[in-house]
Amino acid sequence: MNAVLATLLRGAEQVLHEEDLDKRLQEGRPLRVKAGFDPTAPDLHLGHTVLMHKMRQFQELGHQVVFLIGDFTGRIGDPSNRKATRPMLTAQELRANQETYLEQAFKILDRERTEVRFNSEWMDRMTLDDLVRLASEHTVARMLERDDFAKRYAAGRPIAVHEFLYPLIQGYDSVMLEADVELGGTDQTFNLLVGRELQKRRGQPPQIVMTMPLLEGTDGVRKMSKSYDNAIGIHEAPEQVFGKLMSLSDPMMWRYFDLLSLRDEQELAALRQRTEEEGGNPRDAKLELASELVARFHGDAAAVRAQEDFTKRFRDRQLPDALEEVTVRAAGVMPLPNALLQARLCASTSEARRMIAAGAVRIDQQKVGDPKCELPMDRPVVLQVGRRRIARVRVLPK
RNA sequence: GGAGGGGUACCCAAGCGGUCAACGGGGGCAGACUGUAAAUCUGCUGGCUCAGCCUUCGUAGGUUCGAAUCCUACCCCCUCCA
Repeated sequence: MNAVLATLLRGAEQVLHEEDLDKRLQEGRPLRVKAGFDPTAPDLHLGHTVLMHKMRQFQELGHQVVFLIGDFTGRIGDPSNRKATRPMLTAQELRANQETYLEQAFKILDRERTEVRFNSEWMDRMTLDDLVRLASEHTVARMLERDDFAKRYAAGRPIAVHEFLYPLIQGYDSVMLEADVELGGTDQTFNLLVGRELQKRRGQPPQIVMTMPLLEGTDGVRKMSKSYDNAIGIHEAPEQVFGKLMSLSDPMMWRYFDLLSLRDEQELAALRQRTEEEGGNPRDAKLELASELVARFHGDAAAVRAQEDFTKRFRDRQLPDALEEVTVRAAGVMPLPNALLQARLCASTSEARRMIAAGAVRIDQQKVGDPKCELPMDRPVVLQVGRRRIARVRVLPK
């Protein structure tokens, strides 16, 4: 297999059909690579970016990416993987989401080589006649083959008729965009295949379907999701993102490399070999992963700073350069638990006391074991709770 | 409409008059070990002016020296039958 194809296939769950992709790559023209996004989740995390990273790889290789905003389909709501009918979003909600969505997407995608389209462009002009014709091109039985529909139907749960339209419209988008390739999550397989059907019917070469897996979160088990509290948000502070990536387990690190790194296949294979077969420290590979991603979301300078901060703080166990400075107020004396609460290093004085008892609290790097300890009033001190929570605290009279 | 089961801390789940701020597990936090790894081990996991006090077991009342536990009413969820 050639190196270009290997890089493009990396991490993909399924490609229909690989030979076809190879053949089209040989044609030497820029392929039109489509991926649709329903602007329903404006706060993106790394899991959402898996598709975008794959798109970026196509761009790096000179292909044309079509970023389709499903402003029309978003109003319907994708029934994929749903146990029940989704609520429809309002046009205003969708528009607001679009803005933030694109802004975040362009941290990964090359703006110059991205064609942003909206499916309302053609869907809003569609007549009922067109729609009926489109609907006639697919059968109910085929629709019901789909796993989530089948389950809902068998369980006697409602499937609204408009939900059948969703795959058809998504497929129609591919026709309108003359897509060579469509990317989607594994749950999109059915919808992507409908695109192939419709293209064939209208005399276009059917698109290559490439599905990408769901990225596991920082716990390494469940899919990344805000509600599982295992997500790495692309808006999070550079040090946060860096730290979370460093705490991934070694096997997960490779998974992240596969799905999120823009390095080509050879480079990645070499890195892996250095680490796994030539005694390299996995930590160093992980540092590269963290740097690459932080640089992507926050710029090179931030990545360098985050790495320095990390190394200093956790490898060398030193205080970071930039400490958040907090002022607390006290009448008379300042008991340590209250200071920790006011500085927001602990959620309550009770928690603070527990932390002190557990030996997690330090004043100016000196461990403190007495909950009755008081803070000096005459000078700022550095308070730490565990390794992560640090602040420089100044006490002022009330 | 009929019959039954249930609502307990972040989640699951025990408890069914005092020894209950509430067993156990998960998750989380901290300590040890480290590469902030992961895994493992240990501790903690309502609040406060902390050897004491205050608030919490669906909601509101009641019985009792004492209630998550008993009684009454109400709200909500689930299962079966029609």
